[in-house]
Amino acid sequence: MDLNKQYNPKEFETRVYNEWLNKKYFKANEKSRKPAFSVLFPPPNITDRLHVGHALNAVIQDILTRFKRMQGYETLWQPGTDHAAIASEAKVVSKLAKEGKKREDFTREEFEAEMQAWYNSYGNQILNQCKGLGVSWDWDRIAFTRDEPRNKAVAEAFVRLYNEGLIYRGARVTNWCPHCMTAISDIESEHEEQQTKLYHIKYPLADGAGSLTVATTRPETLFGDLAVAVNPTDKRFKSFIGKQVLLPLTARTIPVIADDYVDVAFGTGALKITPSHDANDYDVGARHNLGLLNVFNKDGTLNEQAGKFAKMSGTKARAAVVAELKKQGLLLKEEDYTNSVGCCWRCHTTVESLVTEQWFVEMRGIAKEALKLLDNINIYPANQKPILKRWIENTRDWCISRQIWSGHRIPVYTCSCGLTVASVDKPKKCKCGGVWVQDPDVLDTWFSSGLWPLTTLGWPKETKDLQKFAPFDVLGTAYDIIFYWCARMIFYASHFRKEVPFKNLLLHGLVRDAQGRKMSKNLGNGVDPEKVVEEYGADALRFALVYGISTGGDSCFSYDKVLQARNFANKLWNAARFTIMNVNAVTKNSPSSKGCPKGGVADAIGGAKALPNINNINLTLPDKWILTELNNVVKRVIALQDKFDFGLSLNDLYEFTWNKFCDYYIEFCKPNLMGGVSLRDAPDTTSNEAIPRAEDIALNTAAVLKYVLTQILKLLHPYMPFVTEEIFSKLETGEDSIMISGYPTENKGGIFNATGPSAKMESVMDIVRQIRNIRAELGIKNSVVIPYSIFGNKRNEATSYIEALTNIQYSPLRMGGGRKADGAAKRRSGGVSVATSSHYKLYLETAGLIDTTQEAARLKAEIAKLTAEIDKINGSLNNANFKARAPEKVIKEYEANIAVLIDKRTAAEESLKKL
RNA sequence: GGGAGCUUAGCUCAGCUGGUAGAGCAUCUGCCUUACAAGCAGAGGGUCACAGGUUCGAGUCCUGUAGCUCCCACCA
Repeated sequence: MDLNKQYNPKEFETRVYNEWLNKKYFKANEKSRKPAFSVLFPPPNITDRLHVGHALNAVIQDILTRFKRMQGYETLWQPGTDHAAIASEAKVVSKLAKEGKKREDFTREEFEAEMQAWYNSYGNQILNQCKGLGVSWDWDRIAFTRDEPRNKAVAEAFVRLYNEGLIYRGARVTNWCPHCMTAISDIESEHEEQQTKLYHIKYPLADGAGSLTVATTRPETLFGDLAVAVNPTDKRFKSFIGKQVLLPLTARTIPVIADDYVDVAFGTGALKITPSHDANDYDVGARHNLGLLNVFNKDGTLNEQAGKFAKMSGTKARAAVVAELKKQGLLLKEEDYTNSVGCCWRCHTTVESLVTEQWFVEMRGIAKEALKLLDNINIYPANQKPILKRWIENTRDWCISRQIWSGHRIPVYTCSCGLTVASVDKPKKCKCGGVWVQDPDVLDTWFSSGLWPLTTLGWPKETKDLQKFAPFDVLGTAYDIIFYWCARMIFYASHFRKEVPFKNLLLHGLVRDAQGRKMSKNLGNGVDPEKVVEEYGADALRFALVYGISTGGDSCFSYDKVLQARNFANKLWNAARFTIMNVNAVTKNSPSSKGCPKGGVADAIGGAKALPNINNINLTLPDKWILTELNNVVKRVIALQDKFDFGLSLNDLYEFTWNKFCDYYIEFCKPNLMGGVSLRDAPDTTSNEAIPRAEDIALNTAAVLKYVLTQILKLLHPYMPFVTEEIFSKLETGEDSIMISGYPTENKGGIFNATGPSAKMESVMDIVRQIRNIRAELGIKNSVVIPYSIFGNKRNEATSYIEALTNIQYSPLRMGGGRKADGAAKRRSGGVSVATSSHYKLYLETAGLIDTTQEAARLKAEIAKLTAEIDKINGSLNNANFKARAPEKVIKEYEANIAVLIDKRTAAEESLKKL
């Protein structure tokens, strides 16, 4: 079965995915005896289609899941989506606005239906986008934060906390978003630096005996002032304490009070106290029984307390108030000031501090429980842990009620008789016979997503799923929601199950555009993963997202990388073509017209031969080398993946596949497969090793080729699942799917750790590079045969290698052929160029083939380069301290290296002389 | 006001416990050579932000400086 010449992912990705689904390879069995490995997918907010940042998240987890599945774990990758209360409601509201409708035009039930339609549409799009990426989710377990089991569990969590006294309702200063028209929690209010002014305003004493000056950034709130506070130790204001001042622009007087909170050094030392619109002022007001006075409407405009300024927006009112104060001579000074202003993290509207009735979770005790268990979680990268810890230590009560319609309705019911209960289901008739009314507010979206690790496994029931898969082995998410989400999951799991929600928290970076900018709707630089998959294939996108990233670091998405990835897939594809054609040629006598010409060794074998066992065959030098290199890469890749360092691991695999397997091993295979002279490990004619027959070598080479390719496919499968599966299916391995085939393991056997042959191979490769370099620099065409001679203390071995490299049709040197010189005596004749290794020298008799001035220039440049390197090493070697203190191993290495360099320089100098 | 991170080739970034600087893209030179032109071979290009220090040896460890980025924070 041949492969097409070009890699074309469209031909197989969908088919391969459907096969995986049909064969139920993604299913997690909670009754399995195999050790469990569970990964929790952060449910994407159903606000819009996913971008490549989500794709990175999914890909990382798919890599991990596939890796562990192949290693024999019972893997669960738990998928789902999140209703994202405020954010998706805002989306629907703006969609309705485009149709000329408002939320108020709908009943709550009708609006819920609109929301449901949105969830259905975008939810499906999101799932399809993920499917296209190749996610190995257990699709039977798809969950939604607002499906029935989750609704029940969320209500249950609320009721339990309520009954434990950990949820309370009260009037507090909370962050109010005038655009979303709801309270938001502290972390949903983002701080943003703004250039503002600090206004100095005169508050005259009511008794006419002078005035106080207060400094404020928010003059428009003065209508809510209930006092002016000074520090009790501040001598300047001692006499003012207890007096009344006239509140500008109003007919009210307010007292001057003393409170430690006031900073003597800041502003004027006198602070206006507005308890309803500042959390600090609220505390001061509470200490002095000032009461509350709200001056804002819920849409952020001033209310009737502001007199003629009522109904103005905050910014308008500020300008108007300042102008009026100026007119009245009460504005003494304006100075520039940089202030950090709270903004709604969803809509970026400036947040207003308002006193409203809200529901809160009391966090102190829960945070303590979480801190106790925090050490049971490994965080990658580790430097995020103290940050998370500090946040948990300082967490304050959590405002969980929202004045919107979408989300989990707060499960608290109040009867007309005044009785209030929290209940998962609507309570049965009250004793008084009255009517239950449910609280109109909904829960913060993070209240339900924080429960995700529990609810997806069946909590509050103690299910088999929980027993098998909780806590999750890994939660992977972008670092930007560590407090919003990760911390909350830790709180809940600690409180409800006395356990961490996950053992490893894997934080990855954000995906930026090619210029390093954050992807955003405004810039229009967002990338839809489905589009990339459509054009280049899922494997290419996956590769491009992961290649070269470091744990926790941001990365840039660029089509350059996607192209590199697609090209790599094509390279792999063609390496597989080569392998399959040649394996078929020797085993089935089916040489194709390209790659396995008639008359080659395949024909001689006559086909139908089985490939020999890899452990027990005559291996040539390149075979031993590639097997050792493969083993090294397996070792490194497993170690890196166990640390979740997929970026480096993929780098390693790329390098091995392209630069070692394709560039060298396949090239060195060709002579073997064509029946040419092979590179044996012990080619010295004095060796006792029996010389294998050409057809045995061809069979052995095919066996190694197939083995190494198979291992590469397995190693790459987690990263590029589609192309590896497609190729694997054509390799006739006898296994159904690469997905469930065993992951490579480190091999301790001799042939996989043969450092001797590897060193020899390196030196052969060095010669190959040098000869190619000489050809390229001097413009000797590949078709031109270069006569050569060899001498050195391992002349025979060297001769054999060089012959193998040059004297055959499919030479890795791309040389047309070579001629062995008669012996050392003749080596100095004519103009020569030289390639050396530590054991032998190869003279290319280039007289007549090259321009001698050009060659002289080349040699001079090379000598200069070598001299610089030699001097550098000599600098160390001639240093007595270095000799005395550097480890023996390093000294030996330096000495060996300098010997080779000096050899090379001597040879180059000789050649130069002889020109 | 606290804290974290970044600064390496023209661009985007790797570089694990200190041992003679790497990749992809871009540039230049040759090649349609029988797996692959989505390819092959070769080349050029870096006082690793700056200044000190530790060390036989520093991109790597320490200190400081500058620039950029991010997070946290209830001083008007």
